[in-house]
Amino acid sequence: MEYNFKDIEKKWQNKWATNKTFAADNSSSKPKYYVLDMFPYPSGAGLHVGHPLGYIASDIMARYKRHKGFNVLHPMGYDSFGLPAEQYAIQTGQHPAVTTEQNINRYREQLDKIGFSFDWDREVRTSDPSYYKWTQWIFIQLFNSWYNNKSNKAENIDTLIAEFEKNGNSNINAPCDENTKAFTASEWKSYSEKEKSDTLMQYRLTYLGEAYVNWCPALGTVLANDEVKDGVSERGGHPVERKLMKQWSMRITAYAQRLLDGLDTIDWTESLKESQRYWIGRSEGTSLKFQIENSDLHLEVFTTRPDTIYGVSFVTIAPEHEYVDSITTSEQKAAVVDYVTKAKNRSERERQADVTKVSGVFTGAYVIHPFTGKQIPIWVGDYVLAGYGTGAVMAVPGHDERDHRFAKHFGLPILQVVEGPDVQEQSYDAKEGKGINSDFLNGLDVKVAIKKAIEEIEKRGLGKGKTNYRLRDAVFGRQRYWGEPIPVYYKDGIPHVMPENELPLVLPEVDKFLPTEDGEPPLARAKDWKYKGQFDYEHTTMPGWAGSSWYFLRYMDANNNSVFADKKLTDYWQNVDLYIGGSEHATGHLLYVRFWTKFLFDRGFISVDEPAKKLINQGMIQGTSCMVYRVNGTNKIVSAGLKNQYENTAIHIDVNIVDNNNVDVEKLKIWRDDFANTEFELEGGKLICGTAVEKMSKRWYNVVTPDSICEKFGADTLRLYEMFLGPLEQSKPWNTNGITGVSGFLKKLWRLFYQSGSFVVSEDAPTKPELKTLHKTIKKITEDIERFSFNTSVSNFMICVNELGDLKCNKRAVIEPLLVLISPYAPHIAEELWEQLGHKESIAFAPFPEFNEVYLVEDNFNYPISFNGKMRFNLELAANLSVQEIEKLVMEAEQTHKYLEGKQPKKVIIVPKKIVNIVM
RNA sequence: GCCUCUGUGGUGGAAUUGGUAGACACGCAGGACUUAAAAUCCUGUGACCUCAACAGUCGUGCGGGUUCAAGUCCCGCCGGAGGUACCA
Repeated sequence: MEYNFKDIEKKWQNKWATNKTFAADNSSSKPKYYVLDMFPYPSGAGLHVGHPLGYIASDIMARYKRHKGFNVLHPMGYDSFGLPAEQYAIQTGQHPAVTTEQNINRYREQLDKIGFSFDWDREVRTSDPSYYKWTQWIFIQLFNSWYNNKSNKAENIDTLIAEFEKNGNSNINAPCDENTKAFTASEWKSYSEKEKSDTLMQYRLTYLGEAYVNWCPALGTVLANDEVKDGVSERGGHPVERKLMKQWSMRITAYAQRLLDGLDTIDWTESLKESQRYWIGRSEGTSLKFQIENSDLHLEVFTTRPDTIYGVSFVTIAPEHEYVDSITTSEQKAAVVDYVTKAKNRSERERQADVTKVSGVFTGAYVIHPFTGKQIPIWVGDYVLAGYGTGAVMAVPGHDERDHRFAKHFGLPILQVVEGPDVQEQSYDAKEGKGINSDFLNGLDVKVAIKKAIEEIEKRGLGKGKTNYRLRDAVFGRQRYWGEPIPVYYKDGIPHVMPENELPLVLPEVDKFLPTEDGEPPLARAKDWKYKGQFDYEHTTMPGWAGSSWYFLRYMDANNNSVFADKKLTDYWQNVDLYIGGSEHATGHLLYVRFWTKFLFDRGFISVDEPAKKLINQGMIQGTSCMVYRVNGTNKIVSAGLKNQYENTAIHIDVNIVDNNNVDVEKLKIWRDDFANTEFELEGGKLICGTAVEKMSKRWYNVVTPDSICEKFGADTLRLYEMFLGPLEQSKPWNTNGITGVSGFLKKLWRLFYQSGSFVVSEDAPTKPELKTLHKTIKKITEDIERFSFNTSVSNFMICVNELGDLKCNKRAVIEPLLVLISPYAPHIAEELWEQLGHKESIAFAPFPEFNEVYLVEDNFNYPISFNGKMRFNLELAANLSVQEIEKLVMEAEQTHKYLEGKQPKKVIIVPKKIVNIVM
């Protein structure tokens, strides 16, 4: 029987499924290991070769850890709520549940073919009512919680109500809306139900609040900050506006500091941590009040550079600032109204596109400088953002680039208050130098001056030292159909969450997936909503990231109907040991899942406060697009080598009809009708195409599916080849140039002891060279896996099999450990050969082989020990020596080494005692 | 602009703490088997000098530095990828 991957792979995939080989044990004496992949959104396009990259890596780890004696949890599921299915439903009328189901089946089929060791009994689907029941349940817990800054954790809202009844809100130190009013216990008691609800709403961790949101008219929904890129929606690229709306939001800002601190406790890539740090955007500074001239009002600003207070020559407020109307003088009224209208109509995209273009208008009003008493003009400018800090800045053109641009443009004075280069032409922003022209701050270094300034500001009651975060609360409502219904109803205009025992609130049927005529979301069309006719109900649904913010917990107890996951099981499985997924989720999913985990931890539902100990971002696999060249104005296509002779247009063609840049012309004619009558100009009888590296996408016809590779070379080859392509974390274009090497390797492995028609295995004891090859390989593979260097392990397998082939080694004592080593990478062939060697049990749980310590084998050394800063041993020579003799040689080597005359060696390596016992 | 990563043969990429650079694979060239092809196997393959071998010289983006020794560490440039931005 020659190596027939098709039969073998089918056989073992069936066996694994029937025997539930990879079902994780919920109570085991073995140590646990949890390997998780980011679950996919089941799109209509199916998997391409880029998707399995991370899954293969995690599967190798899962299988490796099983060999190492761990109880491994390695689940998979689907993030099955989302926009594309709904857009498709709008176009075709097909229910999203139906297309989602179809897509999931297709994904499952593709995943099964690759031979992953998932525990499918634990599959989750975020769109399944038995799953989103608990997503809704967590929403309710968040609603019923507030963040206590004194205990520094989330607590039940009852503790807040108790405090209100006792002391009002005077002692409460919680993140809440800026304009929360102070009240006493008796005032609280006198509040109406509505007033109480409104007040509590300002503290709840999920709340209904008015906020500027990213409104996308084309999608008819709001989007979170991380769903907007460059002023357009991430999905679909539609323009986004800012709009003030009443929305359900998550008070993630309460966790800003803990999300920041937690980063130091987890093993994630530095770049990803940096992204999150930047997104959270902590900045320390001070608030500062300016008295408005001839008015009772104070204008409050936030600054990180209070040391430059004497350099303030104007103050700028955002066009949306609440004071704009009230402070503008009648002479300036027309100009200001005109400017503010224009600024508001400017889309976010325009506003972000040309940041260097300066615009603004003088309000006619002034503030009084708190230290000099001078008159300072107030301007309106759209470079000041309404949503950050106080929406007003003190402008120091000498030491802030943006203020400088503004001052230059409008001819406002530029003052220098920090020693350094002249600031008339260019601002000096560095936080270095000594204060000048600054009264009590003169001569002080910037860092000292900042502290001194804050002290003085606080002493005079002008403001307070303050930490600001860039992070905003996350808008949680979406005006869409295909998402988790928010379990809220309204009684007399007061929002109530549903009782927990009535969950899930099932997504109701609608007649159309479009908004209603009066602009209400699709859920307003619900025919059979739970409380229809009894109460008003919430029409928005949860965003895409809701279901994925806690799914790692559900896998621990996926079929539990009475709780989101049994506490005993979450205590056992703790959190994810290894999480693999794309870096595009850095500021979305990976921030939200940390937030929910910390919340559930605070409320005592779980006992860990980070979802994943270690996280690896697999690189993207780009596509290699192919194109042919049509001569302009004709129906003629020319080969790539001839295209420069003509004016031509490149046309993308399907990569699957191209082999090694040779286009199959017959297939091309069939592929697109309009090529049927095309004239082709070939070179050397071939039509050569051009190539380009682009994102793998239907649009460029460069999608390669794992199925086609499995069909042609087998799943084991696909797995090995994807690893062989390069380091896991690096992005790289897909090409099949080297795949024959990997495929050839598996054939060689097969032939190692399948010779001339039968399996022949020798029971003889291995020779020294055979053992040397084996142990070297065990050592290298172990180290490769431990440091996630899967590409080099493939090379090391090849070296090993080549060497054993040269030695004509077919000895059981060598082949068995080798099969265990290879089994995580190429499980099907390993299982088959394992069975051929007479084993009845799956190889999956065979112990991983241990290696004898091999300390640098150097074949071409003719001295037992050499010293070149490090020790090098010729083991064959050294093995015959006693420890004493070796130590003597080491001393000699150190003393006689030519580089060490008169110097101490930098490093002394202790000779391992084990060395004399080495076999080889 | 800022942050993170990265730069090694014709190509993908090895080189774990500084210690024989280019493992392994692809490609290419030559050979064996074959009527032929496929498959398989063998040999060679960084550059320069040389008929060739031996030997030698140069070589990890560029310029410096530390070190007995630098792809690896330090300083300064240049290029590429990704992320991010009027955040005061």
